[in-house]
Amino acid sequence: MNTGFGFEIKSCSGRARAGVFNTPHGELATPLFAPVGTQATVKSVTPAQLEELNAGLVLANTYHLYLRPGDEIIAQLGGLHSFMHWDRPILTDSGGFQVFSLSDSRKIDADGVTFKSHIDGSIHRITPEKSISIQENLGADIIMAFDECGSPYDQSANEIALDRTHTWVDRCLSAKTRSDQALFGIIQGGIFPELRKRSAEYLSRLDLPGYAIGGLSVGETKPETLSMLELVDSYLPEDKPRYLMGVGSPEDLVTGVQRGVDIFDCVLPTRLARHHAAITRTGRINIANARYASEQSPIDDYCSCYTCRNFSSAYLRHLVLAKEILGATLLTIHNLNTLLTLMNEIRQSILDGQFEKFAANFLDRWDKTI
RNA sequence: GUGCCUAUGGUGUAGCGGCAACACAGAUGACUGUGGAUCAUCUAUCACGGGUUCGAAUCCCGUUAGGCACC
Repeated sequence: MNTGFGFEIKSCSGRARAGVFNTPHGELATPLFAPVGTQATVKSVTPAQLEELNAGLVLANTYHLYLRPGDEIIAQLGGLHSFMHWDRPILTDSGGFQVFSLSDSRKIDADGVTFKSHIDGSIHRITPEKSISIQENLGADIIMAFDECGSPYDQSANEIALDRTHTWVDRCLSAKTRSDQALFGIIQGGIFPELRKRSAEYLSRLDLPGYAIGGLSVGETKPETLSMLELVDSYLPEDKPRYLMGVGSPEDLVTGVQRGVDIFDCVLPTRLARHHAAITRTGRINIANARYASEQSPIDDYCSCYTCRNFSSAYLRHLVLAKEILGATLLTIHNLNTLLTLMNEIRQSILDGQFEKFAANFLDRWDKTI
């Protein structure tokens, strides 16, 4: 059923892996970072610019696209790849997380979730079957199981959410009809080791083409995040990709890969770009700061991106203060380039057997304030 | 020249005897399965000089600078 989604590990270094994941829209070299394109667009950049950045996988959202313009319209127009003119792989999130984080009111029961649209207040219902139906209309290469993400420190709520998430992944599998889409399950369990273990073991038995780790970086401490990652990775099958959802500062990529993560996505680089912050290899800078008013050098002298090759910090600051949209575009290009090239170097260092050295060197220079 | 009005942060305005408020601008920070959204913190010895009062941005006098009217 999942032929065409093979995962081949080329090289390991400790728990870090460098591999290749096959999809109907091409191979993905892992570990990888996926830019987020919630509404069928990575905000402020064109697909051509994403290709120039060598982005492999792009993430889009079931919740948003179902509400607007509607998954059936996208299906009529030939699916998401054609609609947004992106020929490389796409992953759609299931809508579970967004219902909890964006909708002002929602009611959850064993069967699904009823919620109010954040756009016009209209009432909608998403069940595991509905989520799969929407995601089949959208037509992404990787689709996600409908899950419930609990608050990280609430044990009893996490137990209930976990049972629902497990029942729902079974229902997602039964509802799934397309063989050209890989369904990933999502591990939940907050910061509770026994729940995380139970979730990882339950999903592993389903022999899915990939496994996501959800409910992290949602308020818990960094040490808690890392210890959950270590625990979960020890229960997951080695030969399937692991996807850490919603996580992606440069430091997170390095520490995540160290703990066996193959795929990351995160709004951080694109959101920060719209909020005046540039991500560099050593930390983060706010380009709106007065100190850059007449700074002739680029954001990062050693960066090879289009923005840094051609524009001064002073110009970027001017664009940002004048609220010109080009400012968001240029900062987005820079921030994505920082993460994507970092990931390429991580991968290469794994292939070269130098990853631990690379990671130690990176973390040594990293400014913890990001 | 005479008379009358006005003067409060960078800008525009409130306050009219009792801890100087609001909007925008500015500064600094936050943002991790996306709101180009938003939030937090900071930024004024009330034109100047005197006086009245326990207490003055507020009342009185003078100076300076604008505005209006008349000659």
